[in-house]
Amino acid sequence: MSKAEKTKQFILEKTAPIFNTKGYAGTSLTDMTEATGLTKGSIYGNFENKDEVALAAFDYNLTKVGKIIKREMDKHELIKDKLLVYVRVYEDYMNLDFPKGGCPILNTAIEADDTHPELKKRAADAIYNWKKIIMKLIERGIATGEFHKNTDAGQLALGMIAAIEGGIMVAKITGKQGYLTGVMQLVERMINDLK
Amino acid sequence: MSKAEKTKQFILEKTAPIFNTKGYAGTSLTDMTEATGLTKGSIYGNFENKDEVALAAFDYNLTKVGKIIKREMDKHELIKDKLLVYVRVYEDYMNLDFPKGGCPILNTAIEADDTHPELKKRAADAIYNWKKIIMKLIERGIATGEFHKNTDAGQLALGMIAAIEGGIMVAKITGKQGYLTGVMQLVERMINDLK
DNA sequence: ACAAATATATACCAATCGGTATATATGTAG
DNA sequence: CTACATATATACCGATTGGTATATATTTGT
Repeated sequence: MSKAEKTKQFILEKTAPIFNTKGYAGTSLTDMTEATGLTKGSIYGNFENKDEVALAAFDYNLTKVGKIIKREMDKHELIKDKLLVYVRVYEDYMNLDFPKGGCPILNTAIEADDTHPELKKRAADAIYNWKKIIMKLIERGIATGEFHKNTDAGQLALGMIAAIEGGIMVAKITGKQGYLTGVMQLVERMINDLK
Repeated sequence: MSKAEKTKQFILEKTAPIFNTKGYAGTSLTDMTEATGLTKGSIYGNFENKDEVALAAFDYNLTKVGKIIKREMDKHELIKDKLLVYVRVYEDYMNLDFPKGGCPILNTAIEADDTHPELKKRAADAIYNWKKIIMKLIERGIATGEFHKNTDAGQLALGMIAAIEGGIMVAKITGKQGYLTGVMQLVERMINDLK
């Protein structure tokens, strides 16, 4: 890893939490220089412009979530338990080293959908990918006989995603952790209803 | 209604959609003057500052949603049908005169939770209020015998809200209306399960 | 250790930001 | 119709925005 690569990673590490809390429009170059201790020239030596940092920061945050999910899933054998990882992780996201500011997909989706095509595409792709992962798990569960056949995997995947993201929003804005727990219990019931 | 009051309403009517699409940080005074055709001096003669416009714009958008919901609910007698209004309205929100940019609670909650205490409070209050309305409907349904007794009204209310908001986010970012329909079917099942 | 390449800092740019003092136009009450 | 109050426009402010040309350090391969 060259010095430049290391600096690039360092910049992302320091700025990704800011983009995820203040948003793209709300994060200034001054925020970035203050967070990193670097100067504008230094940052622009490693990134083309603010856009490129924002996109890379989104990827950084998304990867961070993905790694946590994967790590936890690998601890379980049953598909049901693997699906429940989403419940456990998001329910408890402030205790794990989850990206500061909450779910980057949610944050980016809401800000970028009407304003920033590139970020919008990335958020959409993240949803597609998440949906695909859940669907594959459900289908694998059906194949192994763990789940019964008549399940609309796509619909359930979207339902889980929607409930989780909506639950995060409600809990964050009210400050009531219990609200998230309640919603997560409903998601858990969805998963258990797979049989 | 004095001239000043009329102008104030006019400014809100024109700027509320902008705040709801571009967000608070993303909306500039220039956006406001262009949308209204008024000058800065004129806007600042009616509002103290940008903050005050943003807060009033949020209220404006929220009231707009509230009116649609109430209007549709009044068309039904059964509590179940009243609850289903949320499904029908949000499922079809682009066809009704819903605020441009999607659900103002969701948009405001995501942007403001880490950045703007006053907007945050308003979004949180909107959630509390929405939850209360759903809970009262459920409890009324239990009282009239329309729903069975063992129902956690609070949890279900939050589950509905979370699923609806999450569904909107997913549908908006992917552009797939069908995704929202699918999630709304799950919400409908939640409501039907009340018996 | 040295030269070439690369990374970082300095100092600047025009444009835009939110905001305001003041002048002018408009509405309103008597 | 007039006089006063209110609403709107003009012209400006300092601060901050994203971005860049250039000079200076610092890595890096040899």
